[in-house]
Order: sequence, then C-alpha cells, then structure tokens
Amino acid sequence: MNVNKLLPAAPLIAKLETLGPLSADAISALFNLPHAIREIGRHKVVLQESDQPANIYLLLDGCVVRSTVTPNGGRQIMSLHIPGAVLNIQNLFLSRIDHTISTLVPTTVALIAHRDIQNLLEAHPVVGLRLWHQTCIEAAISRKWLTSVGRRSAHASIAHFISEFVVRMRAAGRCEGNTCDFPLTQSELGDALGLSTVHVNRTMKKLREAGLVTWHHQSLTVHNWEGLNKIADFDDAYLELRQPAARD
Amino acid sequence: MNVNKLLPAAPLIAKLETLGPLSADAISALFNLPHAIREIGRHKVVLQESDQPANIYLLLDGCVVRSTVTPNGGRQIMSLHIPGAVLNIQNLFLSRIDHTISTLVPTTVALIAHRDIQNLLEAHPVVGLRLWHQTCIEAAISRKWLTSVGRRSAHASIAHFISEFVVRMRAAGRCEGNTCDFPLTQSELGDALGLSTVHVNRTMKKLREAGLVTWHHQSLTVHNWEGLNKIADFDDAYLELRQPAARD
DNA sequence: CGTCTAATTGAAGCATCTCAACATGCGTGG
DNA sequence: CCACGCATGTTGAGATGCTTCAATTAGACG
Repeated sequence: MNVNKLLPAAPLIAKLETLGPLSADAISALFNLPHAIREIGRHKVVLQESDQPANIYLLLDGCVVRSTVTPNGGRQIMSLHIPGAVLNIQNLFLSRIDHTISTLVPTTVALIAHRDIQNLLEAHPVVGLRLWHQTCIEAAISRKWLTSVGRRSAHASIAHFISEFVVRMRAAGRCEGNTCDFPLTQSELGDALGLSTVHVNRTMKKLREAGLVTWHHQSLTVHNWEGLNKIADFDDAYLELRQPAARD
Repeated sequence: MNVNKLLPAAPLIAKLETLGPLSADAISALFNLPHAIREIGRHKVVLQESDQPANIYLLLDGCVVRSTVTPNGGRQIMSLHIPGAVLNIQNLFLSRIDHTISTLVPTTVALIAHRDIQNLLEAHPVVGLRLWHQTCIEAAISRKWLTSVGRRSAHASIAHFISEFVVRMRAAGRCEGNTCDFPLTQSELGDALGLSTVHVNRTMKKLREAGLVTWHHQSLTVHNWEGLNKIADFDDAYLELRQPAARD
C-alpha cells in the first residue's frame, strides 16, 4: 500500500460532487486513502467470478465491463464503467462477485483496503451517501439496458447505447464536440445488447447510411444528435447529471 | 401520519437481518417510524414515471413491479418486489423516478417521510448500510435478468425467472413445500422477459410437459427442482440469502 | 511481409413474433 | 340463477428479425 503519494481521486470526486456537495475534510480524506496502483492491459480480467477481493477497486483511467458467460457460450455484458467509478463497492457487503470485470482498453485502477474505506465512511458518512447514490444511478442505468435488450429493436437498442455512452463520456469531460473514444468492438457491443456481431455490423451500417453516426478506429462521432435520440427513445434524466435534488 | 401504531416492519426487519445483525435499538426505531398505511387494489399504479414522491414506500403485503413502456407499445418489467422491500429508497437521492411501480395483486404499503428515514439513518447508520446492501443485491438481480433477456433461450429464461422467484418467496417464508403464489399473468411474465404472451404460453406448455412445473390459478408448483435449475443455469448465490459475509 | 484481430458481406435457417380465432373461468347485474 | 362481458389462457398459421455459418477484406503490429 502506498501511503505516501496522494490517491489520484479527481475523477471520483468530480463524479461524487455532481451528486451533492462534499466537505473539504471529506475530499482530503479521499485523497489521503492508502492505496496501490495497478496498470492492466487491454482485454484482461480485473476481477473474476467467485473472487473474494480483499480490496475495493477504483477506476482511474481506461474502461471496463461486467460480464458473464452462459452455458451455451453466449456472453452478456451487464454494465460499462468509465473513470471515476468504484468497481466493486458491493464487496463492502457481499463477499463474492458473481460476474467478471474485464478491461476494454489499457486501464489503471487503485486498490483500497476495505478497512480504509470503512474508516473513511465512519468519519465522513456523507461519502457513503454519495456512493450509495451512485449505486442507485447504476441501477437505473441497468434498468434502461434491460429495456433496450428486452423491448427495443436492434436499431433503437444500439442508438440508445451510443446516446448513453456519449452523454456519460461528455459528463466525464472525455468528449470533444460530438466525437469521443468508443472502446468496444462490434462483438462487444453485441454482447452488451444481446445481438450477434453480424447483426450489429449490419445495423451500424444503416445508422451510418442514415447520417446519424460514424465510427472508425475506436472513435465515434454523432452527426445528428436529435435523430439518434429519437430512434433511441433516449432521455438523459436517469443519469442525474445536473440538477441538485429538488424535492416536493 | 400515524405516529401511535407501530409500523408492521417485521418483513423488512427479517430481510435486513439476513444481511447482518441489527441492534435492538435500531429495530425499535424501525417499529416506531411515523407512517401511513395505504391499501392498493390489483393492477393499480403505486408510483408513476416522473413522480417526485414525498415519501418512501415500504411494501408490507402483496407484490409490485417496476416497468416502462416503449414508444412502439412494448412494456418492459424491470424488477419484481415481494414484502419487506423498500420500493423507492433511491428517492432519498434522486428526486424523480424514471419508471412506473404498479401492483400485481392487492397490496399494502407504508408511507414514511424522507425526513423520518433520514433521522433514523443518522441515529442508526447500520440501517443505512443494510439498505445499501439490499440495493446492491437488487442490482445483482437486475444483472441476472439482463443475462436472461439478452442471452438465454425462452426456456432457460422462464426457468430462471421461476427459480429465482421461488427461492425469494421461500426466503420470505411465503412458500409451502414446492408450491407458492405466482402473481403474474403470462402476459406479465412475457413483459419481464422480453417475450410475447403467445411464446410464453407455448414455452410454459413444454416446461409443464417435461414435468418440471405446474401453474394454475396464480399458484405455481415446482416438481423437479434440479431439472429446472439446470436448464435455467440457476445458482442462488447472488441472492445472498444465508452466509454471513466471510472475507479473505 | 506474415499474422492476428476486427469489420464486412452473402445466404440459409430458425426462434420468436404477429395476427387471428377460440376456450375457459370468474364477477356482476338483471 | 342465468347471461353476459371481460380478462386470461390456448392453439394455428404465416411472417420476420435476428442468428449461424462461411468467406472475404481491411488495418495494425512486430
């Protein structure tokens, strides 16, 4: 554990602060968490099904997905995470994980001991509330994915995925205009949406021909945001990216 | 708000206690929450998309689902809740809800003001941790559903749904032997799994003919638990119903 | 250059859907 | 107590969105 250098917690803090204020003390406590940094290559496993990780993993840079494999060989990607995400906060409560977490691109994570997180949460309960809030937002994202996979056509499903991804990347300051990195392959996009690679390819072709998006070499550009959102039935409210919680 | 009668919190407390111990003080605080009871008929809306509920809803009896409707008229059910569930704990953080919560059968809920929950969480932080834990388990359930809808055949998908439902009902003490109430219609089961009513019907017929389950008049019996679990690829570990959290 | 991964396209098959008809059961009003 | 209506379940037949298999192209990288 590196207890001398500060934790590069800026992406996490930025994310938590979109959810509500954090005291200077809490922020300082986050920066001073003991931690180890781990660099992981592209398409490597971070945590494996049935692991009982002794640490909490904070995503600093890169991109990871949760996935499982079914007996017939199919793979389902269940969520995607960009920097600032805490990958296994559930391991504060659950001992095992029931899925695999793996990288899409070269990725950097920080490992933080359960004990240190627990101490921080006791000293700064507001951090726990922000992290719980984040858990709730991820649950909302998961529900949207379920709706895509269950009830939307391949076109709408892919359009929704792209819309959500771009909005999240923009909120994380990782989008230039209408262009951002897009770290998935067509095969991985299919695994996220319950589609075959072939069908993803054909459907993307139509979206491209309709002038909505282009996608080359891991870089994606949206040319017609409103058109894309419309066929996606996309509304970013569930991502809770702006408004301070109003209450009736 | 009824501040005189005790909140019938037994199902909630039983559920939270499967996750870890609660102090007698915390339990007493739960029983003494000010609340209002609301009885709701079958197939009624409890909370509607874009509502900003002023209360937290605790499910005391009955059964509810979260769902949304897509522009093409499809409906996706994203989760199902049995007594003991807190239906909108996310409204402690998020002002609006992005889906509809509706009853499957006649249902009783308790309404508790945000302020009273917040006070309780400040006085008994362990209750917050248990509820957060529960949020994480619901997220795990949601990931399993996504896997079913995205990558499993209709047979496996329905078998998985039934397996999970029966295990959850049993854990809640609402199962007699291999028989329990099954509050969904075939159409609703289809909406949960992204299938048409017709296909649910045909698939159920095959499961019945294979001697796995019978289902009549809202009552379901599993005749071959191992066979059902096998085609479902079902393992109940993600429901976290037994073991106290071991740690490496 | 040769090798590997990812993208692309064609063709055929099938799991699941849609449309449509009919059966069953249950609550309600006459 | 019967008749009707409505929700739910059941079955048939035809249509289709998506899959699978297979082959080819294009880029990236040592």
